[in-house]
Amino acid sequence: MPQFWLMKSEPNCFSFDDLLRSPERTSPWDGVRNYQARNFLRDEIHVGDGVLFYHSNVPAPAIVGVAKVVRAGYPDHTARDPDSDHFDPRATVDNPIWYMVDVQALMAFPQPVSRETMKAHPLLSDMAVLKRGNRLSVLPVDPRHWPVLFELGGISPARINELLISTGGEDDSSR
DNA sequence: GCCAACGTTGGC
DNA sequence: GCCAACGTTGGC
Repeated sequence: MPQFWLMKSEPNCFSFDDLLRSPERTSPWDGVRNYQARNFLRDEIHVGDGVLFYHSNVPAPAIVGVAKVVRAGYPDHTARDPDSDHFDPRATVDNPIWYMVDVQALMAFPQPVSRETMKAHPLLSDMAVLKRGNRLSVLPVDPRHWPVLFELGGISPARINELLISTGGEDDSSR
């Protein structure tokens, strides 16, 4: 059973549009430097899982699109790059410490689901991402929240399913 | 820009 | 192992 994960990104740094414009609409989700999130990336996130792309640290934080995991956890090589902002001198080939997955954009939500909307919605107000002080950049999303988020975002759950199942090459899955 | 909440570091 | 200090996140 595929799971859905919420992944946060500051759009000034890497936006959903940036992912859509990436080669094959795919990019590594690198730079995560938190052990709990690392454990998700390394151990629990699987190919075929869904990703809800959340824009954080902006005037109106929101889930703006859907992506899927196309490569499971592997060492985040930026940890070994002294020129990277996410360099960690402790990381080695044998002990990479930090991991990443590859994600592929499926489509933008026709109607982004704002943090404000989620907070006000009776079925969504207990989402982990809304909890005060929450700083995890990779979070599992409760299955009972999925269809609500999809409908609010303007994509039917059935369509999401199609997008997740499709091979995701140069086909029409983003149109 | 402010600041609360959190994770990490390091002295002891 | 405790815990104060610090740096970062991220909503507002």
